[in-house]
Amino acid sequence: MPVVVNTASDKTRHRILDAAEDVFALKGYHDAPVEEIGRVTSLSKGGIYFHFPSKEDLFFAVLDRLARRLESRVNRATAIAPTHLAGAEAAIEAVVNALAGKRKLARLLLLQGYSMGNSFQQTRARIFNRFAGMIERQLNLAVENGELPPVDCKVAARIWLGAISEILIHWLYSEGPSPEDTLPALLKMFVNSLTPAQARQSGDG
Amino acid sequence: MPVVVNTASDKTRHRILDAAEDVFALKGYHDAPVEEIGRVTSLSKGGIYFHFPSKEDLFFAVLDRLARRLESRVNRATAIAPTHLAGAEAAIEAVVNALAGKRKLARLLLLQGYSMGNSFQQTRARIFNRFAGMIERQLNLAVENGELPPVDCKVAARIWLGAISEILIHWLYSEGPSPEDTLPALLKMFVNSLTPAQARQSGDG
DNA sequence: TCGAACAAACCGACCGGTCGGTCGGTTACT
DNA sequence: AGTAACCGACCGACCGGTCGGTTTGTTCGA
Repeated sequence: MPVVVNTASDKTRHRILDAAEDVFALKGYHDAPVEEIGRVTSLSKGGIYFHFPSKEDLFFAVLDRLARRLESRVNRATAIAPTHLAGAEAAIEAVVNALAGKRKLARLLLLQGYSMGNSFQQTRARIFNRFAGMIERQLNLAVENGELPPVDCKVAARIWLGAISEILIHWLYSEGPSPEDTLPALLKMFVNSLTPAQARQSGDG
Repeated sequence: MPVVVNTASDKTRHRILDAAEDVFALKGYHDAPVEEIGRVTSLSKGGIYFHFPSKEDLFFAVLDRLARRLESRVNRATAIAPTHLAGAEAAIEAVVNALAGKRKLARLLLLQGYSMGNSFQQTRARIFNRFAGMIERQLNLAVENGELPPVDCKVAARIWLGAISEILIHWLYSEGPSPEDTLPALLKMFVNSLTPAQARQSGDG
């Protein structure tokens, strides 16, 4: 008794999600008519609306699927890391690597939702909070484990999530080198930012 | 012979820019009808279009004005900094302080443009590049001056711009404390990220 | 001082096009 | 025969931009 309820319908659902991913990534939410997703799936607008109650729902479904995939990829990466600090690094690396090769997905996740207007922003917040939480958790464990001095893990996680995001967005605009190339420098700064500088002593009072 | 060409018309232009700033910040580009800007200015749609050729042009004019103001504020902050590294810190601090008290402007600069669609993205890139360049310049000077070891200033600037941006965006969503409160932690990590960690020796080969 | 003449500023009804969503009807499967 | 899946013409609302016309301000000659 698998979770799958209806094979035929589910298959179409996935076809729609795949097509919507492409179209939304290319055009953005607002500039992507539902009919175009229909064209790609060889389905009519009515056919799409048979499977999804609204365009917004469809978009959120696409985003959720993408975020879930990314999340499990990050979880796999952190799980095999030797230390918690390495886990945090692995989390960052996993996100960058997952999106570095795929402009389409990066555009979708980082940019194209905004055109939906203000109603998108809680979804954006939810997704980003989840990823920030994943980094934060690793950092907290690292601190507890004595791998790191006490640091504000919440702020640190947010900062480095922002760093990743901006590196990726900048890469999307400029036709520069892959963000994977900047990964070493990024990770070095990441670790440095969490450990006291050479010139300062270790007291933090 | 001042630069001002026409006092009456210029005054209206500024009134429109002010109103557009409010409306765009609140609703986002796409969800802000030109008529509403007219309502705020007590002008008709035609009146708006007498001063600006298109909605897009109006929006860009608003953004440019805001970015220019912010930029000069950053320049003033860096100019009085005792060292170049302090200048970089001052630049970051200036951006955060300028936007921390003004949700409206932060929303406008960091979020509401995206709803315009893909044509916004070069403008976003231009503005962000300018700010990244300002940080990068300070860092380069600091390195040349021996205040910092050799670091990839381009990447560092981009990272910390992203960090600021994400901190601000997160604050916009969550009703949390002012980003000015996280500024000390942020700046500490900023400086640390640029200086070698305690445990590592200074060789970078 | 007046008012004719001209232009700048402004008005708002209207056009044209888009697009999300609906629904009565049709097809395919069981 | 019945139902799930699908079709596509159509509706209604929205909105950027236009344009003929009106108001307001300025200039200048009588």
